[in-house]
Amino acid sequence: MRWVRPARQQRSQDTLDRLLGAAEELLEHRHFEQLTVQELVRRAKSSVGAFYARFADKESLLAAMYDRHQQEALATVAVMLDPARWQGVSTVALVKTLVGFVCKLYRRKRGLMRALVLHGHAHPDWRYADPRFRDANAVGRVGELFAARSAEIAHSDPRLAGSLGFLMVMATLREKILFGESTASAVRVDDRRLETELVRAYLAYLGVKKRPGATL
Amino acid sequence: MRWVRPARQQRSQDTLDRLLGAAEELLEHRHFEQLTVQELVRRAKSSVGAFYARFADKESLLAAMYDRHQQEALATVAVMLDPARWQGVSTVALVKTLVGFVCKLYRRKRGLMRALVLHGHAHPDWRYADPRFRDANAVGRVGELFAARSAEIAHSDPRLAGSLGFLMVMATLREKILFGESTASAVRVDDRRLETELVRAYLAYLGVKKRPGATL
DNA sequence: TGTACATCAGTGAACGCGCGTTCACTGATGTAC
DNA sequence: TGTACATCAGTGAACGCGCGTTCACTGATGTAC
Repeated sequence: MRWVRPARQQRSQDTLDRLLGAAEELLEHRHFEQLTVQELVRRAKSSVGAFYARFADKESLLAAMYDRHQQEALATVAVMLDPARWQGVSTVALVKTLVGFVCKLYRRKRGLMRALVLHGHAHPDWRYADPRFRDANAVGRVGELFAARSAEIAHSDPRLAGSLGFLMVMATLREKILFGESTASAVRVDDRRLETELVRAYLAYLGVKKRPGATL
Repeated sequence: MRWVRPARQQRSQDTLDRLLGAAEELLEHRHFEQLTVQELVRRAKSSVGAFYARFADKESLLAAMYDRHQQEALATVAVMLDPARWQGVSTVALVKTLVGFVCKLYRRKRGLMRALVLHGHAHPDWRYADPRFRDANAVGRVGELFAARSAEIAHSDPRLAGSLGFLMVMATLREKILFGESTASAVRVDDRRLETELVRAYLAYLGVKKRPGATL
């Protein structure tokens, strides 16, 4: 991690972990700018000085959290979007898996994701957690997966439709899952139904022929 | 407007207009919290005192901008979503109009919309510009429009699909138009194409039979 | 038509609060001999 | 195995900056007679 001065003793590594953990907990209920360093260190049972011994400034905390999340995310995405993995798998199953993946990610890491999206929107020039880095590859590579399946897809530009469809899915899940309290509360659907409907919409947009008997 | 002390003289009405105008201009390039009162009054060729003679606090400014926008928006939406208006109009045309409407709104009022969405997401408890007020009715009423067209729609729950589809369209347009610099820049489509694709996706999700020769 | 007074409107320096950041200090851990 | 010293880690009061808000004052507009 570039954003934290590395710990030399186990003791300070623990402190660092507690700080990152406390931050993640706090982001569940407030966004990054609402979080004060005082509050953070109190919750982490640490101190202001200990915080600044690790982090250059408050922003670095978010960058570090992003990095930590990014490491596992990158690995997952690499496996997930590897074309080889999807050889011989039905497009319906592919779509179900993709939608399910984003759904689960957003639900599991709700606070962090919300903070990153919000901070990215509020500061488009933020280099570190710039969603471009997060989304760009994923969205592009999803397009590739569909480009290789033009035979099954009615849309004339499967790559575009694959990418844009994925973006639509992500955008909707952000509204509903990440910011559901504030926006979009008008459409009442539970999470399972939402997932089903998004799969349906994605498939319909791509123009995938629904073969009867196609299961996950 | 509940948020501003009414002007008694034309002079102060002008000042108020300049303040609101300057605010809208500034929101084109920064979000609400980045905007300082000093900067605002400088641009509006007014003064801090004049600002506080009208507004109770800084927040009231956003509420007032919201109200001002809301007044014309409500009127438009009332006309737009009146079921009577859509009697005998094809579902394809309805979808095209809806998508086009949101597209145009977001492009024309980009800064204000971005500020409202962002502020709403950052402060879910904000009562005045709570997107619930903005979206709820619209999204619900869009659902009604499609509920009345079940004959043309393959989806088993046209009301839900109509609402959710509309939400998907809005969510995607927010990502691309309002926050395009920061997110979603991976999918390169120009605005016209984006609109076409969204119409296509919306129709496909609803399951509208594409009758050849159906024009706007 | 003019004069006196009240209210409205505008000005900008100064205030004060919140919060990120610093820093002088104490204690813990590692290392050299 | 013990002692001296260096570095790491932690503490929290104090600092300082940015920015929203106040307020004492000046000027403009309206009203009464």
